[in-house]
Amino acid sequence: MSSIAEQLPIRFDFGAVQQRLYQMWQDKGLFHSEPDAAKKPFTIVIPPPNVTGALHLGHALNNTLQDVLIRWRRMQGYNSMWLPGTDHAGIATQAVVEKRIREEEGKSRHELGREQLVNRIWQWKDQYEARILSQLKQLGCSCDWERTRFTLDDVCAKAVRHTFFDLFHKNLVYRGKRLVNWDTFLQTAVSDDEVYNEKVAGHFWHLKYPVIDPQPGEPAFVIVATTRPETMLGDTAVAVHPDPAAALDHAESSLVARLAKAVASEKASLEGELKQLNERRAGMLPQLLQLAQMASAGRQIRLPIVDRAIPLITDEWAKPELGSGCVKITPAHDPNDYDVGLRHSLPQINVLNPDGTLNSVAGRFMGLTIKKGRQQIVEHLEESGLIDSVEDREIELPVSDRSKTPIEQYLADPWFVRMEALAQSAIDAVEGGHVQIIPNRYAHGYVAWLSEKRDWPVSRQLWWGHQIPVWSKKCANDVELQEVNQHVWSLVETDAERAAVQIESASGVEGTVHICLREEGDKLSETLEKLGFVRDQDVLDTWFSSALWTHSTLGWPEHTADLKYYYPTSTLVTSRGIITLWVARMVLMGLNNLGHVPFREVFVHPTILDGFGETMSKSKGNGVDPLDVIEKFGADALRFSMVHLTTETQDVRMPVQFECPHCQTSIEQTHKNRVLARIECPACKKPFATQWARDDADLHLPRGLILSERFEEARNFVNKLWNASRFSLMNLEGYQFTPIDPSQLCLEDRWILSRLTTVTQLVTTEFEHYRFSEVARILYDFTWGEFCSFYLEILKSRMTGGQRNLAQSMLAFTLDRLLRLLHPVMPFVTEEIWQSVNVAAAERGLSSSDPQQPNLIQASWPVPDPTLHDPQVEAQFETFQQALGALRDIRARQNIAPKQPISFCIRCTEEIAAYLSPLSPYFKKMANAEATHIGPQAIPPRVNSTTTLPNLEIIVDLEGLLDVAVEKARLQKEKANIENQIKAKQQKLSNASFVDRAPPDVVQRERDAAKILTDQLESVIKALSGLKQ
RNA sequence: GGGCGGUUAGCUCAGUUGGCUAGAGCAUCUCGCUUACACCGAGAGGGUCGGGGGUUCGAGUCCCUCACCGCCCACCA
Repeated sequence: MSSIAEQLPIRFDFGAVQQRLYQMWQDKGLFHSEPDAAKKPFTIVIPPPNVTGALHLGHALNNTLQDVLIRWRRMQGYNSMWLPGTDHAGIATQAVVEKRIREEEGKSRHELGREQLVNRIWQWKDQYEARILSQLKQLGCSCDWERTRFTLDDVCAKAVRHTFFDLFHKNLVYRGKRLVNWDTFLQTAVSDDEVYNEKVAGHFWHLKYPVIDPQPGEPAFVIVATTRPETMLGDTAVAVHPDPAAALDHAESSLVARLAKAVASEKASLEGELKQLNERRAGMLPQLLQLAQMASAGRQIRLPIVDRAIPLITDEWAKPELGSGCVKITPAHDPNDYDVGLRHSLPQINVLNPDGTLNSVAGRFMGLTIKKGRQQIVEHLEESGLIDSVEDREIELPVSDRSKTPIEQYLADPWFVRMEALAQSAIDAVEGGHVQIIPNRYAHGYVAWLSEKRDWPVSRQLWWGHQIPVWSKKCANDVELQEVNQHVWSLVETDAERAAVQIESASGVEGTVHICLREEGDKLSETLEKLGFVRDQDVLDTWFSSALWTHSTLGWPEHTADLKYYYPTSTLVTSRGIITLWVARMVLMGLNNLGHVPFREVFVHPTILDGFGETMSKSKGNGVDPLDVIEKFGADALRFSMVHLTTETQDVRMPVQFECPHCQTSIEQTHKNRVLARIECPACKKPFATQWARDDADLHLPRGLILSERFEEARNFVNKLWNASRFSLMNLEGYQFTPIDPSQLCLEDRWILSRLTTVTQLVTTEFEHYRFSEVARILYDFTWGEFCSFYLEILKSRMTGGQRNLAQSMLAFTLDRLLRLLHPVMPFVTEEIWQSVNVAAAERGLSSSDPQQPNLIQASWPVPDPTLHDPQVEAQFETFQQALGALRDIRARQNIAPKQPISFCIRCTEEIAAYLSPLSPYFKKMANAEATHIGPQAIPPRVNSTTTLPNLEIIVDLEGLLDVAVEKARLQKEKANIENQIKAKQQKLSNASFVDRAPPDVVQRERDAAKILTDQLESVIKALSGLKQ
């Protein structure tokens, strides 16, 4: 036994190995890349994780795939460069830190001040960035750490400034009005996807607005319905449909259409709706027609409380089938009303302060919270007799995901990026094939989203982020505007690259001058501030800096050597959730800034769902911490699982269990327990902590790890490889490299070489097409099912005597190639084994010795050698496998103890016998069965069991061993099976149209199969009758 | 409401362009501590491929339709 092998533990000790090898790779600088004209680059930029917290299983998947590609291409000889980094994640990060400061110190961000808060967030960032990067390292990611970037660092900041300046200069960025989702608690706008709806019990108030000077016959009041009565303070019109009769007809016909194809369960409610609609038409239509007429006549309404005259207008937004048929228009607090307001040039009256209290518009209600204000306004209206009716109603309340407080619609004037041309360029890039999205179906969503070409609001009312580099000054009149404009031009004229000017003028008389400065720290800002210019307080949307990630990280706008060499990057690996938000914007920004797409291929991987089919998320608490998995199963196992589950589907389920750290009981996850910080084990009744443990009491409990069949399967595979290698090393004692003489090779050698060639070819192709699960499957099956189960088993018999040297050479060579193929997926275990193989068999190869390579990470990716591919050999070996299977089957069925030797003969052609005979020792070794004769003249022993394979009969001597009943049952089952198949075949072949129309080779195949089956049946029948004697 | 994906063994998933008896892992059952591995080895049982219709000599695979699950987008005074 070799001394190396003796030292190896029986189970792969991943904990120790991972750290040591990662350090070794890093110390030797093997992850680092420099531009090298002699090599082709292969570049990936990481989708930068948010610095809000820790990585979850989705990140583990995303980053595993990237590392697999990076390592594979590195081995292929590419200059692989994986650029790591993190994202400042504007609102998410600021919200987390603000919340902590509030909880721990009771201070709001306003008490702390902008500078202080930003400092505190930087501290947080440093801590979490370190944690995230460490997680990536534990996963084995071979990132070029020297190039680590952060979306808010100086390099990225410069790119952001230059890009914004450029867009500003080209008039692709402008300031506009827009309703934003306003979080009154955090006092910031939040994006749509940070808002969720909650169903709450509310009311639907029908308010009476008096008509000013009603004509005879006209109603004294117009009734409007609302769930938000306090917003009436900001009403600037009441709308009615211009043609209510037609609108009602239309509503009816669409209801009728739905009813026609409705299933029974829906019918009743649709019929109810239809009935209601018709009642409404009868009751309200005359009134609505009248109101529409009054609106055209320019009739006005007196808005109660604020006592303001507002117009009655016609607009199709007012649906006669809803509410009272009339709708109050509040442009400053409702997106639809905002659009109506634009169509009718209505004023926009904001009624709220940023903290959500009513502002001065509310008069005596000023300063009240929305809730209180609503209450008092309703009371007041009631007293004035202006409430027609109140209904109870379930309403959808928008809630901020960050603060869990209700969202208000709030009028702001953010900066927008004009998307028309930029979006088109990104559409063209994908439609023209310059960027390929894989799987291709995701290209549809990408194009559809961009096709809307909606301008991109980029202002965020936050402190954490890239502050917008625009200084503005309001000018009260034309003269001042001209003056300021002249002055600024005189300052800027000398250098148009330094500053750009936009004039925003609504009336042509008054307006605002905006100046954008390109460079951070430009002294011009001081001059401007002295002139009364004020810098915009907002920061840019996080996606603005993320959109530049592929080139800002490489040093753009400087013309760096990195940029020239690595841009465009090769592949982007991402999840489908951010194809529009991120991928699309990277494409258009790359095109805008560099005139070239940022990457050639985008691989979109599946989303990992929990055992209930729900997406994993922090708020649900169903996420899995990859470090738990690494601790329990090892990084290689986690990686293999991730690769194995990456199919082309869009989701994949990962049911997990907790493992009790006290008694190792596996505890199913439920909706309830998965969010708990501590769980009591149902078996041993002792408590343990989960990843959600936060307070000290919980954190001091032992941690319950995460279990999953998928991880166990992968860990077992890693261990299988480990032990196969241990076995190999044990048998490499005294190994001396000698070139392998092909004429000396046995069938099994040529078989494994052929299989190895096939597998190398397949794996390479599957990698090229991002079919990760196929890669995992092929490697798993080959390693376990062929290399271990057959080749190693056979070699056991060849390790003594004259064959030892050849067997060792073959073993060293095969293992070498296998390790290379597995390395991208399982880097630690393969590198660890490689290092040992280098000691035991430094020189190895086939006809000549391979170049020696101390580290597997640097070794070359195998290239399939077509001369080793031999389908005939593969078929011959398969015959051996089938024969062996038949022997084992009989042993198992007849319940013959493994130690009990049996003997058998095979009846077959001379040709088959010629290649099967040399394999006799392996029947002995692998089935404890002695072949007494192989060939046409085999004579069945008196008591036997026969198995008929397509081209041979295995006849086992069962003298004194045969259980007749069992054997009879087996044969009868076999007979029935074959008869069924024959029946199916005959049916097919007697079908004239099959014989006529199916391709001749298919027909011939059926005929051949039928012939073989008939022979088999005959043989089974013979065996059965023999049994009866 | 629009778009996309899924529904195959008890569970989690494969199944390339339609063509031998639909596969794997786990779980279950039987046997085995055979000197690489019990995180192992040998074997077995288990599926009318979500329902219905169609195209075809032939459908898990293509088309239509329905149902359920999930995701994205839009909208709901």
